[in-house]
Amino acid sequence: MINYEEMTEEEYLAHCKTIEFARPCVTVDMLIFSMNKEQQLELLLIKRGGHPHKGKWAIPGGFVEMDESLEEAAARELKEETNLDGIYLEQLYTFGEVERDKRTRVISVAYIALVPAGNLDFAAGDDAVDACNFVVKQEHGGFTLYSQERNLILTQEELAFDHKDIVEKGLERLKGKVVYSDIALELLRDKEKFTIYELQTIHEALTGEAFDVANFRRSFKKKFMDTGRVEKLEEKSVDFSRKPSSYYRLIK
Amino acid sequence: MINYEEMTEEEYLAHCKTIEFARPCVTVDMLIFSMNKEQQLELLLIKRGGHPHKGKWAIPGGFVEMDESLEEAAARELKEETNLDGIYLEQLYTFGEVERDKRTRVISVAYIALVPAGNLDFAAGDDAVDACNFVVKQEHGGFTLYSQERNLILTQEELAFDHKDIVEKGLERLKGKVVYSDIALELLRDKEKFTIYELQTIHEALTGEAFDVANFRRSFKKKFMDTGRVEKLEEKSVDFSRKPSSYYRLIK
DNA sequence: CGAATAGTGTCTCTCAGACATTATATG
DNA sequence: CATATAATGTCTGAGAGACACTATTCG
Repeated sequence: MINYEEMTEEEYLAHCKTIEFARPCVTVDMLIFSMNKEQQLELLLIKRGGHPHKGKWAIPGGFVEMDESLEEAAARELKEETNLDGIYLEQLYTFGEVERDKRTRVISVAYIALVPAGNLDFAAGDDAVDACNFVVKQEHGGFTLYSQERNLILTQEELAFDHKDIVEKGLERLKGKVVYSDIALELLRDKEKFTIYELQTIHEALTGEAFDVANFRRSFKKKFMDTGRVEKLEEKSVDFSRKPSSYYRLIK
Repeated sequence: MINYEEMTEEEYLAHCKTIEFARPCVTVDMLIFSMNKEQQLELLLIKRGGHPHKGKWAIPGGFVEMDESLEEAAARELKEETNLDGIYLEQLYTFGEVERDKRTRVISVAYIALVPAGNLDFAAGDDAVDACNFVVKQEHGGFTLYSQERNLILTQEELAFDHKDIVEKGLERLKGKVVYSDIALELLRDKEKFTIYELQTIHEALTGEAFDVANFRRSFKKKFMDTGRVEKLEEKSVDFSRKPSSYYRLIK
């Protein structure tokens, strides 16, 4: 019998390497959100080319390599899928039901990525059979996804694996966090030059509710202007046939 | 070359079983919180009997088995450690830095358990070399742990592995969630018979701040009485030399 | 000027914080 | 009665929601 108590640390570490346990797979699954030109929230889905759930739409993801952290794996997957770096990433939740993947035991760490509007070019991704941004429509206790260009409507039940649960949890997180954090800023086209109304539309897209313009501006000024975190620019928008709006810039 | 595209699902699943990938270990680590008799927040730690970090204090945890979900693994670990069932459990965060465990790649899903006051008897646990409840003292951007009975003070840096980060994240979660959720109720000795002030002390222990009694009672009544979720009992406390306090009962 | 969007003023109601006060038990 | 804790009352200021109003551009 092996006596662990009397081993030195070196002996113990060497011993560990000789033992093999049954281990689950660990993956990262990515909720890649962005705003489209109509100021709607969109989610990137890929169409599965292989089994299981072949032909179904799913959120992109992949295995965590042995030499990368979870955060690094998420960043790598995002890069592979969208060719983007330096994007806001946030760990969401870890999904580990035994039967969530029929092939083998797969534990998936879900991440949220918030891509600034206009930066998403997922055609750059290499391994996706087919990929498409879907507009997220939030409704009473659920959501629907649809793509205008493909004339496609997906109910939440049609997603592969337990991805319905992941999307649901992600939307819940965004909804809750938008009020007390700065995540809405991450979805702006340009943090150095945006209008208050642009930010408002992001808040509205995330919460699924409409806000009063006056009240939104008031809270914006209290939160960002009074604290010196945002400054007003000289430049104004050059829209035709209406009053131009002021641009603001996030400092730091 | 194998053509995944033309396989049936059955063929593919069979094929999968023949492949072996390098896989990380997955564990659950448990933050087991409770309130002591002095109405202080406590955290259960075990003293490591084996390498690595032999002799250091750590939060309890263990491997996720192939046939149990993460939630089930957390419940099992809690049971092994404290012999308790039916305790409030909440997934906290997943820690996956490459070098967090020197032995091999270990990805740890951290859970929070909130044990009702007076129920904790960790001597019942079997696999712990040594276990002890430590009072959690929260301070400006950190915490300290101490055990009166053992005359032991632990700084956050003295914990094994990255458990300092886990505890930190757990305290943050409790602090944030206590204001808008009902988690404080989980730490009550008895949800069917408690005083408002007992609940207040839990809020104070979790946030590390003192509250005005009048204001706390007001918000308690608004949150629980006005909504019919808590009712006042006839029975009153039997303290001597002072006005007895009313008991309340959580409904459902 | 009208049309369209940007942006402000103001009223009300709710609620949190601070703190003074009353209530009810024991000895 | 004094003492100790339970429980309530009240004043204030900050802030959210509703909504009416003004400002600035183009044609």
